[in-house]
Amino acid sequence: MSEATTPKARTRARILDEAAKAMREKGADGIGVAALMKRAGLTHGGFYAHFENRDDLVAHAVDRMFQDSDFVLKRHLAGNEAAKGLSELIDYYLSEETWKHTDRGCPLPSLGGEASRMPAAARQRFSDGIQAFRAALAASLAALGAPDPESLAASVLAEMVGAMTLARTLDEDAARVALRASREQLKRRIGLPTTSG
Amino acid sequence: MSEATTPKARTRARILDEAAKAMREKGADGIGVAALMKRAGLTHGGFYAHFENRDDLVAHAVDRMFQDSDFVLKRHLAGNEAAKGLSELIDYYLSEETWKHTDRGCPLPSLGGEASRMPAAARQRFSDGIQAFRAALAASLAALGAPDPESLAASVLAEMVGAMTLARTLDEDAARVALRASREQLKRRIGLPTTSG
DNA sequence: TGTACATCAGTGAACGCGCGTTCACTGATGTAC
DNA sequence: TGTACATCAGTGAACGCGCGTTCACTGATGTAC
Repeated sequence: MSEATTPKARTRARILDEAAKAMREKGADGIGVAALMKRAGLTHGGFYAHFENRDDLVAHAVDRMFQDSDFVLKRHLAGNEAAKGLSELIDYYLSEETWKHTDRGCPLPSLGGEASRMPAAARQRFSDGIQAFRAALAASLAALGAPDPESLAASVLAEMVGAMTLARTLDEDAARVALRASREQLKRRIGLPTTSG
Repeated sequence: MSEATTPKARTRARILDEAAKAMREKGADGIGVAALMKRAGLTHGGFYAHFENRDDLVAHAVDRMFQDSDFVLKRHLAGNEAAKGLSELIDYYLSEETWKHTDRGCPLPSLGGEASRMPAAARQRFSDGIQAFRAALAASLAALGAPDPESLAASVLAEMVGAMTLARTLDEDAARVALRASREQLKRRIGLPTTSG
């Protein structure tokens, strides 16, 4: 929840919160204007006092999702030693908790495949979000002294996103195995201790 | 194109071919019954002579996609020495050619995120497709003498799918960089020679 | 302090549209005799 | 071999429905005097 000043801005933030949750959970087309406004405690006509049209909403909802994601990213990476930060991020991003809560955090596992088909504004925000995520990983990997941190960061990000994407289409047992495999392989190739437990 | 015996089966195969192409390109909801039948050279009413309903079509179209994917997989892995097969598969799966042709081959980069929200039948087929892909990779990795081939296979598959998913939402230059990074990192960690060119 | 008025976030009925699905039909094909 | 008939893949009009969007309106709030 952002601390908005005016009542209108607070309403807009509420709509975006609900849109971000619903779209991560059900896809970008998974919730209509009427249902979204109902969730925010409003009627559908008021929607156009806050957004130009539905595409405009989607673009801003994607922003909202990456803000959530960035918050989590920084919570782990910043203020931690690089090795500890990366290890915690991997454990959290690929946890069973994250597997279950499809409506939270990083939009890439649920919406990454759709992103390339979205209107230009939304797509651009995905592109920016990916590059920022990759850059944050690269900085931590460089601090760790990893060789070729830029390339490694791209590879690590791809595996993180891919692993959660695949895990979410598997049943719970298979997902648990897949997530553990990627957590361990990621730590191993980054040179972090693998607490196999 | 499958070699169907009856004219009806040939028509059905044509509808599935078009559905598989369109859905990989535009998402599972990206083409309607009417537009699909038009692509197949028919009118929409005839659709229900071939499929129970739209969900039934989606499930069978997913099958079709994994058949295409499996064909490519086997083309590279079977009848090749393990190292050569894996190297070729990685180069092909993460090529700029594959990046461009969103309507072909493996459905995971374009539809992986949606899969978990699909009706049970389609979702199950994705789950089976993932496990088969992973098993094929594990067999090759085992033949290569890699330690813990099952876990490594899950990790490699995750990176392959994730890298193409992300690359498809980036612009062409950024995509080229990301794809090359994953091709190199994948070969390096599998222990294949990286022809850096 | 009290009244008159402007502002504008939010309401709810209505719209045009494209969707999945149904169904009476057509007309080519294969079999029966 | 030629005629009568059944089959059934495919046609195209029609349906109910939910979607995004519009718009005349309401009613609470803040300012002017």
